[in-house]
Amino acid sequence: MADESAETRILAAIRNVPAGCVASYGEIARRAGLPRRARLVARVLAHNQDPGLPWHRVLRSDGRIAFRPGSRGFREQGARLRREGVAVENGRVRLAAAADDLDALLWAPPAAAPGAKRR
DNA sequence: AGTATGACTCATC
DNA sequence: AGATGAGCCATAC
Repeated sequence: MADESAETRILAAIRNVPAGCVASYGEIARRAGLPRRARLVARVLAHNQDPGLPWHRVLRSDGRIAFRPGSRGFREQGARLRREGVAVENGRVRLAAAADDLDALLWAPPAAAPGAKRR
């Protein structure tokens, strides 16, 4: 089972995201050592059912929720994020607010943190 | 084996 | 900020 490690690494990367922080699918994939596997991350999340997995901290690269607006997962994720102190507005996550609250953010947009820009 | 689909990303308009 | 098109990876049919 060689591909088990891939899924395991992805899950580990997701669990590695601190509460109140967010990360994009691509970032998770990259962190898991699987560049360009953002879609794989999405598929893993969709397929995996772990109550302890902070799947709600995974967003699109735009900082927006990946689910279709109005869908169950959409509302669920928004509610969970808000519960962790992340500012969510109309399916959009304000990473600037999160960064302001938790100076040690895992990922932030260039507009909010020009110095933290990478890639 | 080729096509369609998806919790994606990027460049461009 | 929002919409479009193209690229990319894995799965399902």
